Amino acid sequence: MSRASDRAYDGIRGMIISGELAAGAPLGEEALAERCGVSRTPVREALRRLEGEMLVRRTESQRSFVADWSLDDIEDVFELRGILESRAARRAAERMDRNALQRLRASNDAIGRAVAMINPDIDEFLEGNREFHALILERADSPKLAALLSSLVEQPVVWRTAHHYGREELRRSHREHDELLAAFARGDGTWAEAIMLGHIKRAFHAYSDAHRGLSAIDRPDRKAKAKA
Amino acid sequence: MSRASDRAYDGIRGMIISGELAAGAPLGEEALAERCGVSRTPVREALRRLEGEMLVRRTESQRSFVADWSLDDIEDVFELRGILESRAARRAAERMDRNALQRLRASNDAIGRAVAMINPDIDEFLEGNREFHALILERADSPKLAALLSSLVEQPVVWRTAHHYGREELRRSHREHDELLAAFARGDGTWAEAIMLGHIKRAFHAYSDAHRGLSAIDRPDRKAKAKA
DNA sequence: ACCTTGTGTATTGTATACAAAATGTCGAGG
DNA sequence: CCTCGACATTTTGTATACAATACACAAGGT
Repeated sequence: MSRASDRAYDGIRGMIISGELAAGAPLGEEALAERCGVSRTPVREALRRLEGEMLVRRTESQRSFVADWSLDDIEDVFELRGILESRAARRAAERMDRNALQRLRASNDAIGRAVAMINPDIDEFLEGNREFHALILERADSPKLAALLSSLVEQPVVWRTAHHYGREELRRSHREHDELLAAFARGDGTWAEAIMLGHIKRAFHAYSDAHRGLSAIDRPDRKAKAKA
Repeated sequence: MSRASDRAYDGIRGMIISGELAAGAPLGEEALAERCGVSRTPVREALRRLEGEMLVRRTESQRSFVADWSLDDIEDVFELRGILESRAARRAAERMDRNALQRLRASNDAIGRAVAMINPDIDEFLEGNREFHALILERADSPKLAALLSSLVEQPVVWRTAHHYGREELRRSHREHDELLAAFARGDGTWAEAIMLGHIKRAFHAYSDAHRGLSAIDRPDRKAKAKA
């Protein structure tokens, strides 16, 4: 969309993802308009978009609030992402070509560099990760699947998950991408699907462990994990 | 939403589904506003909603058109519906209770009455069908899943599919719902999932057969099928 | 003949004013 | 002290005017 509408969307979205607007906080149109420096009209459009992406919840009386996610909600979304991204990986594997494979490798190499350091560059990891998954989705060549997934990824949850990753987990994610690349190189859709499912599952448990304390059976070894 | 916004939404949606606005037709805001008897503001909101539901496509320069679906697109959507509705059926089976089961039975009984006649009542069938699937989705108790599916069901395609159903196919659909009810009654999620997948697959092939001529291997027996 | 470029027209984007609706407040009655 | 209801305030919904942008078509250059 055009200037003002985008400004409102990016602005509000940023405030939500960064936590500047806490979960459950009321979103008055007038106030947001002022904070974003636009009128209410583009703010209203932005709110509808964000509602579609489930970042904003609306009451039956049409008032908007920052969506608050229970752990069950989050698990639900991760499961759906697992299903849909697995399907994307399978289709991508079946449609892979030399050029796309090369771009995927380049993307994962960038991730590798970001996580190889003593202090991994989380933002660079996130950017590489986003690009890697976007490339897969592009290769999957299913506009409807892409539309569904776009309302699921990039939640604040995803952002925060990575920040709870330790260096070991970041590197594991990088290695799982390598596995995916192997499956893609062989055009093995079933393999790619299986790896992607595990990849998403691991991401959920990393998040889940970091929030409520540990998982059901207690967690296996973990190395150093700084708190911040 | 409120009066005018709903009127615009319902109006435009109806025009698209009924075919009054053909696929690919341009959707000027001014013209739609006049036809719906409201101003451009609620029309714009309706168009954004319909875009989210993939009934309307927007060019990069923000002009709106009635979405035109290739057969590949339609297959894609049916596959996604298969995946997601299967999951809904499994979750619903795992969470079924006496009351919900009873409402599902009542709903399918209504479908049974609609298709038992010599000239089946398609509209009643559609309404019952919609309710049946909605009840399952409600029982699945996954708001995110419901949100995803809401952008997939009720396409013009779905509507037209039923109108291509012959009496035999309508009754088959009714029987498949009965199978689902059996799986629900036993709380057997895997069973319910399998039946639902087949149910959606059959719906796709019914549509597909009716449009391009028949399927790959040629189609098995078909009884009387009136053209209109 | 084709591509560029400029201008007029149609369409969409934004701001603002006003209408409708909801929420909160305060007081009367129980 | 609580409940209910009228009123004041806040918030959202709609219409409209105007600004910005895209499109179509024609004129000119290559």
